Amino acid sequence: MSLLQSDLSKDLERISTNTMADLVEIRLREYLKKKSFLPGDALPKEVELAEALGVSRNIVREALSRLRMLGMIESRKKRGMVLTRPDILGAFERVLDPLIIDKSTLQDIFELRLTLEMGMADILYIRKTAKDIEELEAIAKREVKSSTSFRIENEIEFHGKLYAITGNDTLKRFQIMLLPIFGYVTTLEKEQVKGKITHLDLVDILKHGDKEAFRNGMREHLAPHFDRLEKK
Amino acid sequence: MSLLQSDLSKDLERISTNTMADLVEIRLREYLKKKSFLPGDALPKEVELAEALGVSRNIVREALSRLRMLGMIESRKKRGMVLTRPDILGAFERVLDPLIIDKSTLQDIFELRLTLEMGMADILYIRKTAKDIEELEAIAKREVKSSTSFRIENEIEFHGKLYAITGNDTLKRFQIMLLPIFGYVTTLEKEQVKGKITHLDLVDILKHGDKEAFRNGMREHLAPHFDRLEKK
DNA sequence: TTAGTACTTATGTAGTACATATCAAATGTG
DNA sequence: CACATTTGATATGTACTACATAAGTACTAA
Repeated sequence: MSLLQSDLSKDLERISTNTMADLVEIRLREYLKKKSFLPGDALPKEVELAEALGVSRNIVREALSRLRMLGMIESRKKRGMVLTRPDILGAFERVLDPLIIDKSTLQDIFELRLTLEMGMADILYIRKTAKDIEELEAIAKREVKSSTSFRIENEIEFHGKLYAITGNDTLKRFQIMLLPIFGYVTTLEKEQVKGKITHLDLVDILKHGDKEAFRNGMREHLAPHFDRLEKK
Repeated sequence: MSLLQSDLSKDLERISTNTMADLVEIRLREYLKKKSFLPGDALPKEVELAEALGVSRNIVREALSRLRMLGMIESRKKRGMVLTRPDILGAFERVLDPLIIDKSTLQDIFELRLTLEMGMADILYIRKTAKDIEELEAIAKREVKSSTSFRIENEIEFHGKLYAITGNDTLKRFQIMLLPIFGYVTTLEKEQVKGKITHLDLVDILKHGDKEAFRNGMREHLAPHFDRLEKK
């Protein structure tokens, strides 16, 4: 119900609240796209943009400030503004805060994580190297010895290493981004949930088993989480 | 070399280029977090914020403009600004443009998609309903009849429906967001690549097969893409 | 040629003024 | 007394001006 209401209000805003800064932001995006600027290219000056668009410099600055935040442009004192390679996840990270995100989204994101880890087997097997496995094993072994108070850190370290092995930067950063949420969900659990398959088992599968075996192993490892999903 | 240089300059900026708007943005974030505002709560007025922070209203507005773009706050003429449920993916969408994203990130995101679709089997089997399968089958059948020129649309429709079945809004919106890239990568392909498993086959598995069968089926369906990965 | 200085310029910040939409109270009418 | 209308107050949206600051650029002197 609240979902419907929020959707409605969102739709209503779409038409009404078109602030100038929004429009200018869009126009600037189109401009950058059309002109197919290359990273490092200089943009027109703020005053020129303001004149061309017929708005005050303030407005232009608001729009530029947004693009700057997203990492799409950088600006230096005299040199003007230059287009940079946009930082895709940079913006994403900023909104992602367990304290601000509502509970259902939190749940969504947790499921996203499960999906990613279930699906990474193939790429993992394409990219993994002997050195990777070695490092992963070291992490898993360290974990057995250390006390239980560090289990979240270990958990993060192990799964983080898996993301790293994929060699996919975006994926890896995605995981880093999800860390706070990862921790948050873990603390929600009354007691430590453990699958039958441990981290060491997973390492062993990576060493001697095939993709299918790894997928099944990961499924078992994450089983407690999936069980919780099914109960809902 | 140029990479090193850009890294260096980035590090150097980290300390130097702390514009006031950046600082205010951070401060506002902390403020919102600390006060643990609930969605719908009203924020202090712009002038008050400006006075409290000791900066001009312009700066405050720049920072607020960013948060507004990210969907963290909404502001109406007289009522003031209110904290809203942040639109996690809204910001993300804005940076995500195939024309601006560099090629390696594009590749990363494509792999992200493969990972997601390989990993969604479990959640799919938890959430799927008879109605879902029915609709999915309708899509797959329609596709067989229609001409090949619509294959991208069909592809998107079918896989989109899969995301929808997961019941995970974030996941679904994620897919919508990836659509342009989806299309972009597809057009890169010289000729239509087809796995041995068709969409109809997948529907059949969803009807009568188990999770493992579906995972394997999806793997086969996406096989041409994975093959391309292995060749790299 | 090179080092150093002064000038120019574009962004960063501050402050003022007014437009506009909206809430709220006051007023008028049945 | 209740309800509709008007009026005023207020917070955001936009514009404009002014100056600070950093960073190129050109010019001068050793």
